Amino acid sequence: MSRSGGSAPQRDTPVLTERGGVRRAAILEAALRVIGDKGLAGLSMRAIATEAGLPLGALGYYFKTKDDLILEAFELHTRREADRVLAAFAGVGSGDHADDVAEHLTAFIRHGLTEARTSLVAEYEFLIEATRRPDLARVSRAWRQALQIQVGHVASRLGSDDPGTDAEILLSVVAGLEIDHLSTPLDPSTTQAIRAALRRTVTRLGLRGDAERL
Amino acid sequence: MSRSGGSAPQRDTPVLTERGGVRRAAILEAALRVIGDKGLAGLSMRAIATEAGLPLGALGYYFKTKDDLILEAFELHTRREADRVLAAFAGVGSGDHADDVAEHLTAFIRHGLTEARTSLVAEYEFLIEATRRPDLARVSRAWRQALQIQVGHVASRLGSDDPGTDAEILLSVVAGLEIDHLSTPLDPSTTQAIRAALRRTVTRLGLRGDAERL
DNA sequence: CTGAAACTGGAACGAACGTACAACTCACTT
DNA sequence: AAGTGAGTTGTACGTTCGTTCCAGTTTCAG
Repeated sequence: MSRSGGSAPQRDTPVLTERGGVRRAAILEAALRVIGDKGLAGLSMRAIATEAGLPLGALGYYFKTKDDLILEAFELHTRREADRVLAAFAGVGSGDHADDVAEHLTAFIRHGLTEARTSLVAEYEFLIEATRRPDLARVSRAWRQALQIQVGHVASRLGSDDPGTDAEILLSVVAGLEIDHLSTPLDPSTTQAIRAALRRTVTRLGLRGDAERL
Repeated sequence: MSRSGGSAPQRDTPVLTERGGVRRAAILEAALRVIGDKGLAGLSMRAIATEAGLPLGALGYYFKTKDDLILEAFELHTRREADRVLAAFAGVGSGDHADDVAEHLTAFIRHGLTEARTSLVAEYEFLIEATRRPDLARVSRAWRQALQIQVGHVASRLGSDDPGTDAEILLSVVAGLEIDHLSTPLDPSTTQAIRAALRRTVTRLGLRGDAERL
């Protein structure tokens, strides 16, 4: 009734065509890349547009505000990352020894600190920003809760007598190792230190698939 | 020879009077506060000036650029925090049980998530930014190394047979717990979960002062 | 074919940004 | 009394920012 020209599809059903959906997705991907290597402080609508190879005006069409865009980018990231974590732990079988479990975790962190570094940096950018933005905090909480449940199941499968606490410990150790080694180039000795910490943690927690069940 | 007016004391000895030093320090404190509750993305010279109750021009006098100011603020923070960590662990005696050690760590995290929340958020802002800025990365690395050495000494005092690895684990767990609970208000059940994770970690690592020495 | 709706993209807006600057005050030496 | 230089501050510069706008094109159901 009111809107005349080609305004943005703000509320209700956006009704995107296929081409529209592709562009929208490209914008979110570009945003994640920019956040990963320039940070949220360096994130501008123009930088996103350039990264995506789109005119500035396109961003206003698909996203009402920059904050909306950031929220959706975070949601996209958590969806993707949840799948990745699930896949990583799917490889942890009940026949594994503690060292095998530690090796899986080491590989996971190694990947995050090298090939997926941009994505990992973006993740922590989001987590910090969630401190100030309730909408991001909701996403962050939901994600963290889902992670803990999943890891809890794995811990249980590995014979933990307190899966919830073990999940909390494992997630914290992994997050801490990531953070602490983000500003350092990942040399072999660092990888060894990470491996040692994970081995010791997993071993001392008694997480191995061949443990007798209760 | 060249400078005429009251330009900034950029290179060589700045020659600050007492009043000048006070103002400089006030600016750094204000910057830390702003970073803590608006983030580096929300940090502007004007915001710092307002927070410090000073005119905008004062900032240009004491700091050549915004990046210089950020670097100095980070250095100030690490100096302060190193002292705080040292003080926290000074309370861990060799007669303590594992639960006492865990309680010290719980109190440390609790303080960071409540009273010192602003400072903690600022800390992680710096750590993420250090990913992109070599000067911040140097400070971050030096700080992290000093922490690990200190915590290693404590672990050794508590009977660890691998103090380096135990220090890495402890620092990571603490960092991870902080990060994971930053976007959540700290309710009693959360505190309990943190305590449980720390108890289990410390106990399983066998960190207690009454252990026999080698 | 025709109209409506999705989509495009360049231009332009006011606001906020980092930084530079110059005139000023004040404490202190000579 | 004159001078020197640290300290002070309001102002203004050029740039970049998020957002809006609108004339235009494409797509597709009726």
